[in-house]
Amino acid sequence: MSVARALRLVTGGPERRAIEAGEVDAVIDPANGRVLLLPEAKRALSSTGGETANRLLAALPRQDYQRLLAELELVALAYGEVLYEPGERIRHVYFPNDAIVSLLTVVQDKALEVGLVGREGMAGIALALGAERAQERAMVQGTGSALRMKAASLHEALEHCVPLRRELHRYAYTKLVEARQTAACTRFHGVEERLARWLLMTHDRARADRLHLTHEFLAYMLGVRRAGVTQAASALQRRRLIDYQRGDIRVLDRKGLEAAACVCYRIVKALAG
Amino acid sequence: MSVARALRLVTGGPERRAIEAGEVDAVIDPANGRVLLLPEAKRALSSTGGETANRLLAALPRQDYQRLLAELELVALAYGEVLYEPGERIRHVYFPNDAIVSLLTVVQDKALEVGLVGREGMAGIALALGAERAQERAMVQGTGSALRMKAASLHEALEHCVPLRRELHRYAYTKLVEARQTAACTRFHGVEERLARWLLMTHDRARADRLHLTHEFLAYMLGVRRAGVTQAASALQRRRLIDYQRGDIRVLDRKGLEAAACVCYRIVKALAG
DNA sequence: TGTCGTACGTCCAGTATCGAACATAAGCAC
DNA sequence: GTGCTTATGTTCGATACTGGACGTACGACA
Repeated sequence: MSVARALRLVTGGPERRAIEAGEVDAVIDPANGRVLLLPEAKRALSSTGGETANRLLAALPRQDYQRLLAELELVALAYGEVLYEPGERIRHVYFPNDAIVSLLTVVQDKALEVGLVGREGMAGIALALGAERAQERAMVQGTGSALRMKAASLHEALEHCVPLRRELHRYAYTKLVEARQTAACTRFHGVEERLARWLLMTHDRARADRLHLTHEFLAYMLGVRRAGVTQAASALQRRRLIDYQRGDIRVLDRKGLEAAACVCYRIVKALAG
Repeated sequence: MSVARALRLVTGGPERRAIEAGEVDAVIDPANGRVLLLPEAKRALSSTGGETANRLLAALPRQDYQRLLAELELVALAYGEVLYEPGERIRHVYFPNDAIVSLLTVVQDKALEVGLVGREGMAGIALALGAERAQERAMVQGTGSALRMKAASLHEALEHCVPLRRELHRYAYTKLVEARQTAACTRFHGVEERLARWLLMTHDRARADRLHLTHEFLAYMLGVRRAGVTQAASALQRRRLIDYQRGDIRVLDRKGLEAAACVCYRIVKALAG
């Protein structure tokens, strides 16, 4: 599958169209998942003392978080949106609330997902390690909101805020382990096991049991043919672990899915929580 | 191939036997590759103002390096030695001079190399990111010397020495990119291309064109069967890019090998140097 | 000098995935 | 509703690798 085709597909989602049609100022409230206008959402964020669903930010001492808040901007991320391309300078980092971002290593016209970022993390970790350009494509895989911060602000914050530094470095380590496990997983495990793992990882970061994902998109993430995903997905459906139709996948049986996934799911989960 | 077999094989090397037979105090002088007794080598290291072949250390301001030197211990690493196992607490970090260390993600009874550490880096990077246990097996792949430091000393140094912190975080990022590229490479590229890449990466970190590596060891690194490596290696030999016999591989044509390797070699090299 | 362990060469049938099609069906625009 | 686009189902032969096996030959050591 060509990248162009994959991009065209994923950028055609209804949310994207809605936002491009003029509701650009709408974001999703991290607290309850409801759509808000941006000014409303910002008020909500600062009035509550700045509660956020992002766990990296939530783990900071309140005082540190309050100081960061001035630099954080609430944004809506739409399915298919590309935050970084390989080689591009990173302008912002993103702390997802309920958005989900996939990190893809692109080789020739193929890609493989090598990292997943949800409310537990941050997209743009390269900045915290002293790099300034992205090496991977970062693509929004689940529509939702995120708090973003300019690169310069992050650098500033990293200098002064020790807890943030500690959190981000620890998080970078989990991304390293995730990438290494993914390498081995991709080598040794079959499409069906890998698909189950992937669905679980996404499910962990999603608000609901219903995921908006086509077989073609999944094939792009897993680095396999679309037909291969159809085979694996219909096997999981026959086992009543999932249910799907036209780009909507529902997780029916989490325990069963965990049993169907390879050990890699558990290993990464144990470290990264 | 079982891990036990692979370990038995690699730990049978002549260097290992020599060291276990009583020449334990011998290390290889980072400056010229000659064998020295430990006390000699230590004197050499401190008398020259502490020149070292390790590039991470060499990149530090002289004053910082001099301070670190007190905590650094020169050790010999022998082919097949295992520095860390998954789940183990990291006691020391290692800055190789001419030793080479492979990082392997172990899954069931298979393994895949997901990182390579030579004079450009450090084994035990997890410590610099706030973790205390290894997630991968670290196995010495090329006999040589390294400077090692206790975990506690590294933490101490990281607090006070900003250049060291910066270097190590930047290095951690290159390891992240390396792991992610390896994931994609392993997925999309054939054994022959991957073998060529692997030989180049090792060659970059070795002192000589002659590498001590059996097909079985390579198979373990690449996560494929030994027979698969034999096929790929003999293809490269037919093309006069390498030459080998009984565990000794010689690089004959570096340019040719680069052409035979996949783009992944160039990509990682461009970032990590 | 002969023996034995190790390294490499090669073959087999079996499996997973590939690339490329073509077919069916669901939803959206008009 | 009609027609178009998109999503999924399914097939084909081709390829790359698997697990397992057996043979050959080098070289260290008794």
